[in-house]
This record gives sequence, C-alpha cells and structure tokens, in this order.
Amino acid sequence: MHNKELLKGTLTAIVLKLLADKGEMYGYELAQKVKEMSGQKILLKDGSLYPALHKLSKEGWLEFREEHIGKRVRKYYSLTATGIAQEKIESENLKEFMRTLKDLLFPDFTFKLA
Amino acid sequence: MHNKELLKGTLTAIVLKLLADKGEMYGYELAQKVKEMSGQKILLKDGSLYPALHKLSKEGWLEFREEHIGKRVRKYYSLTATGIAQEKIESENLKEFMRTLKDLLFPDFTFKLA
DNA sequence: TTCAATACATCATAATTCTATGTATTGTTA
DNA sequence: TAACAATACATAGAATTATGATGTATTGAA
Repeated sequence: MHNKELLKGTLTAIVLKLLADKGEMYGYELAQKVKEMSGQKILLKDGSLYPALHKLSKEGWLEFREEHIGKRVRKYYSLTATGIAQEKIESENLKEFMRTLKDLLFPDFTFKLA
Repeated sequence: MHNKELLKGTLTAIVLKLLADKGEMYGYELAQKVKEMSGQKILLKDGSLYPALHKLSKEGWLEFREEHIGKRVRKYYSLTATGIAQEKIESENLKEFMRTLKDLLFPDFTFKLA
C-alpha cells in the first residue's frame, strides 16, 4: 500500500473474512490471495502476516492443522466457533467505519453497504 | 470509534478535506464538525488533533491566523497552495483504498466512487 | 547450478493516535 | 454567586500495529 497506516486495524478483518469464505488457508496462500484480489495493491508482508496469525490463534479465533508437502510444512488455518462470531463483528465494524468515512469525506458518491 | 486503529492514516485526509470545503476552521471547530458529521462516531481527541495540525503546518500544507475572541485565542487554519494539491492526493488515495478494501471484503455491495 | 518462489519464523523500528495532564476563559444554572 | 460544563489551546508518554531486516529451509525453473 502507498499509505501503510491506512491498513492498520483492517488486517484482522481481512484474514477472518477470507477464512470465512474459503474454509481454510495457509499463510502464504492468504498473502497471495490478498495480493491478487486487491490488484497487487495490498501486499501483506511476512512480518505482518505470521505474527497476526499467531495472535489470532492466541485469541482463540483460529486453529490450524499442519500438512507436510514433501519436506515442507504448511499450516492450514480455519475459524473456530468464536472466530466465526468474531468475523461477523469485525466485518460489520469495518463496514460501519467505511460508511462513516464516506459520509464524512465523499458524501456525493454512491456507497451502498446493506 | 470502536476500533481506534481503523482511523489511523485517515486523520490527515479528514483535516485537509474539511479545510478544502470550509476554507478555514479552528481546531476545536474541526473536532466538533467531525463529531457531528460522523454521527458522534469519530471523536477526535485534543491529543490527536492539535499535534496533527502542528505537523501539517510544519509540512507546509496549512497556515493559520490568530483571532482573539475576548481573552481567548483561536487559530484559524487554512490550506496553503501545497496543501490544496496535497488534499487532492490524500483524498484520491483514501478513495482508492476504500475501493480496494471493498473489492476484497464486500464485493457484493454497491460502492461507486467516481 | 543458480535463482526465484514457496513456507515458515522473530525482533527491532517506525508511525500514528490516544490517555493523561495542564492552563485558562466563558457561559449556564442552581 | 458559586459551581460546573463548554470552549480553546498545548505537550509528553503509552499503546498499538504493520513493516523492514534477518533467518532457515525446500522446491521448481532456467
């Protein structure tokens, strides 16, 4: 991102949402998916993503299983029950924030969030 | 805001945009306006706003004149020429970010930013 | 065989807003 | 008229969070 600060507070919502949609994903896959879906605009760094995944796991929102691909290890993360609830909260929160920001700064634009 | 972190990186854009619209405003007025326009959701604190105004002035984007209301002092801030240019950059930046986030997380919603 | 990509990880740093604290004036209301 | 809320500015330290730098190791392509 151009302005790195804008991303702050959104990473949790992004991870939870993608996992809610995909069921389970591993770290590297998540970073690639975000990159692809954002048109190469959001480039999650290792130094951001892995600590975030650990933190969300510690919160009890994620769990993971390890898969061994040859000699390489993948950690597939998925939402726990608490995580599913949290995903809804975070998504609604972010939507609300975007609505508010839109009203404040871009009132003339169409911006419908159900 | 519920999630304070979400606001990060948006404060500069907010201040520049309001000044672009209003011509000139003083600090306290800015905070009130943001509060009102956001439906009491974004509550800028003194500790955020005044340092931000100083920083933006130092960047050369704002200038101010002092007005004495009785014994009280008000600093009316306005955009410099550089500030006017910067406002456009910051606004477009934020719009672009919101578009990206929308594509990533809420692709089903209508979200038109010209 | 060299390099890019895959796949994980941690630590120190930077950036930004908030909390806490401070000073002082003005308007309201009990 | 006394107390309190609102107005109006300010700064220093704390908290949060993503990044940069760095590290290890495997796999596939040129």
